[in-house]
Amino acid sequence: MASISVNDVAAAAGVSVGTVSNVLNRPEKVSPGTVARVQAAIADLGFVRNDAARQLRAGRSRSLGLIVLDVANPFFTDVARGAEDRATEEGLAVLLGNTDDSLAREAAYLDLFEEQRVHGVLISPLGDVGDRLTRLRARGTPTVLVDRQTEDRSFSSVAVDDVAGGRLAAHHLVSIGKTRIAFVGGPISIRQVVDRLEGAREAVAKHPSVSLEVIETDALSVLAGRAAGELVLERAPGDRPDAIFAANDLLAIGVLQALNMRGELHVPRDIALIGYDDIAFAAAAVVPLSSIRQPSVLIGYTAVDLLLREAEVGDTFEPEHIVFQPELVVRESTGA
Amino acid sequence: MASISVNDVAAAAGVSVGTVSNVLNRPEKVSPGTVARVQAAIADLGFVRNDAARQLRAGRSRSLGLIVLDVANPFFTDVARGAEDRATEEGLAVLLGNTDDSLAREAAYLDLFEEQRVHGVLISPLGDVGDRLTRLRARGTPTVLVDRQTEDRSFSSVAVDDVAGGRLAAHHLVSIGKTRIAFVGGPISIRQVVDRLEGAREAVAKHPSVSLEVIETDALSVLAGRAAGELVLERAPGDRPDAIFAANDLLAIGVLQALNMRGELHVPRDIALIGYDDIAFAAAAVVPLSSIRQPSVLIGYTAVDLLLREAEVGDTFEPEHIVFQPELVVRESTGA
DNA sequence: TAGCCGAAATGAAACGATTCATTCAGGCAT
DNA sequence: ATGCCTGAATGAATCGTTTCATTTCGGCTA
Repeated sequence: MASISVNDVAAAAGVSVGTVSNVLNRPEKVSPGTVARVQAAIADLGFVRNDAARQLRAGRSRSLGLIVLDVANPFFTDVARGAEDRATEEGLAVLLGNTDDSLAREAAYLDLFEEQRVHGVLISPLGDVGDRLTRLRARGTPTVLVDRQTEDRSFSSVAVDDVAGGRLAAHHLVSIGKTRIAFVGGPISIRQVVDRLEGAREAVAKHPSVSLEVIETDALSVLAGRAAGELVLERAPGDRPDAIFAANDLLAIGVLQALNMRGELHVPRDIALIGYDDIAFAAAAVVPLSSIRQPSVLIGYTAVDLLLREAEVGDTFEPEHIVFQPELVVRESTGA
Repeated sequence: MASISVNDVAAAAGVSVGTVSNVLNRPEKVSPGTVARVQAAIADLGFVRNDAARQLRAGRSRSLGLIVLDVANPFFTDVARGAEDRATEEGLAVLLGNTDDSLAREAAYLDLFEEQRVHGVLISPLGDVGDRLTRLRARGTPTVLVDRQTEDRSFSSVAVDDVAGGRLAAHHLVSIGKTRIAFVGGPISIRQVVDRLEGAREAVAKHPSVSLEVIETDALSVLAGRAAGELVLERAPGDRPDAIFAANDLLAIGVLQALNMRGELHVPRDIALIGYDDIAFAAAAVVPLSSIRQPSVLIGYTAVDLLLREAEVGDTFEPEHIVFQPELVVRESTGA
């Protein structure tokens, strides 16, 4: 029960606590014989470093926080994996926080991470977190925005050009002859949604004969997509769109499930469908899903990389903004 | 830069550090006026508790570790979500560790969690972790096995009866008239895989005319499934199985992708296919996937619940073993 | 007015690892 | 034999919070 401390190890090995610490952290500074003796004592007593004490002294922890909008979205688990890969290389652990579109949870996680004095924070922000992030930075905790840029550009970011992605998607739908496009996505408070819509608008604007309507959803989930799909189904056939651009693949899969439910509609003939993110399951959907691919793992990896660089240079850092380009992936749902 | 401590707050509010701590933790013990003064100082200085110091004093941290086999598997993100839900109710955070079928990573995460003095550990074990878990328990850190029971039953666990699930799946395939069943899964060092196969064997044993072969994979991923599917495709038509039971849905989706690639095979007519886990994407697959459903979110929730109970009673605890029953979900891939 | 009580506030000790200025011992040159 | 140098080891101070035995003080009773 009573925890074994460096003191116990020192006593057992017949050395001072300072030496034990040196064996732990700078073994080359200690004579080989002593190292062996101390290590034997450590193994003997089953000593395990208390990270809290170490952190207290060091002033910061050895983990970094990642706050995402939705862990159930494979896009974010891919980002998380990339982040974990880079973090592990540096001996850091990743704390994963899930906001689930809740401002309260986002704030709670940021507070938690601040109390933990994490090494850095990666966040795909939902609300306005400028104040909290500024405070974190003042404390010396670097922050990188994931999948989004802030307006003031004072924080580093790794993002994908969502406007370009929206443009790609809508342009593709137009190019296969669709004229009544519906954009399914929401809530519109989420930046990614707004940008993708904006891109679609730009692409459609070039073609006067093509219309674009917006069907807003309250989340970016399969369930919300199904609800949107049902809404479309309820309409008179002539009133339905002939193409749907969903703000992400989860929504698209939901829409697809709803459209297929009655069996009277054919995708892509009656309604073409394109999603966003190109998650692994998109290719395996009922009707393999066209999508806009983002380099998700790379995004996570790069974000941590930026974070580490920022932590290294300290005060003198210049925010960096890395923007990846999205890519169109055509499959059956738009008639590949 | 210099971090604000309780000392600074105390000085600013004209009280002692003890009082500041009381305001933070037991405001009812402090007179209203003082509480207000201290809180004003806290807000003023932007003081944020240092969790490391708090933990050091408390002896344990306020987070708990969850080690899963694969975060990219929606089954585990569901478990994680359930765990997070219960943990949040208790003001605890969840540290998510991903082993990715690597023994080294599993060990590394356990070490990390031990150094962090986490409140408890949930683990879906890969290798033999008995020693490490025993040590953790000796230190007073409760452990709950997720989705698996140990042989010695000395650790609490929350699991689903995988043998029953395997039986369900195989029995279903037999009942729709299939006679040459292939089990796709691996590595066979993973308990869940072994159990599901065992269940299938039991079900098949009752029908002398039905054969069961095993196609071992090196992972439980979409990619591994695709490889297995290609293996089947390469065979002469008469030599192929007429039904495939995949050890999880990711594998099943991979198999499905491979089988559909050439377009010469029809699922379920030529080959029926059933997966395991019933992840959200199973219903949306090219051919909607039959599967064995597990109460994933509930598993995570219950596991944390068990953990908390164990932490409360301390030394006198009795390991509990909760076993949920799986459920057959029939869809088109087995001819619904 | 002395004595007592309880609520409120105090502040030193403790948690455990790390750091760094200091001490120690042995070897080498003078 | 003396002084100097270097590599090795020491141990007190430190990080920031919490705890708890002790002190303070205003009010109340006898």
